Amino acid sequence: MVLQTLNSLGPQHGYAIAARLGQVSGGALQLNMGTLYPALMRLEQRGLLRGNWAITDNNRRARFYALTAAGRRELAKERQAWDRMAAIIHALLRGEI
Amino acid sequence: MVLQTLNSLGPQHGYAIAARLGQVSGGALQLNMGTLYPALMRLEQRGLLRGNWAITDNNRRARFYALTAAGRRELAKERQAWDRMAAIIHALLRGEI
DNA sequence: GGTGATATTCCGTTGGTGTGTCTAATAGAG
DNA sequence: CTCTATTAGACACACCAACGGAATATCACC
Repeated sequence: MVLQTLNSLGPQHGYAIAARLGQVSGGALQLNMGTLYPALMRLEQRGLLRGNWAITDNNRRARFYALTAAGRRELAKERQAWDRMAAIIHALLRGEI
Repeated sequence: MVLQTLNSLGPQHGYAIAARLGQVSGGALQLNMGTLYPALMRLEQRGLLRGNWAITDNNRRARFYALTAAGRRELAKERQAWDRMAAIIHALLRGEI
């Protein structure tokens, strides 16, 4: 979800990612800080994001994360994996399998 | 997934639940034993399942778990929750929101 | 100087992973 | 017929990953 948000919006800082995800999901995807920031660090560690300090439009320092090429590839893979798994679970819950 | 399996098939023992889930998902849902058995105990603890020792058709002792009424209600709730969440994530990954 | 935006860190809890072990039943070798 | 190997089935345990919640730090702005 983080990768997808950055893919849609371009580079964003953590606070904005959380706000965006909460907003577009009507509150269903509320990342709390203790979940989001370690996740961002793991993603950067894996080379899927790159973070840079910069100044926001309201003139505050914030760490902006951008997708790397590997991050875009990973996002595509995750999308596929999600689609496969969601289809299976959906069918299972419908009793179709 | 465990609740749904018991709902479809009636009372089953853990080994059969795992085999069934692995089979209907083409291997995508492989519960390993250290995941499944604690999960069954938690579900029983919460009153969603009831377990009884019985003899299988190949004459071995096994613990058969059956859905309780509360288990059926929980399954319905989980199905709804899944549908809502899956729709949101699907739309998110498509960039539709 | 208080408030809000943004980041970081800590710690407790939950739950999965992997592996090992126990028991009973059956199949197969001799 | 007896001994052994294998399988089905359940469970225990130690380790690890990730989440939740909250505290804290910094800085800009009104």
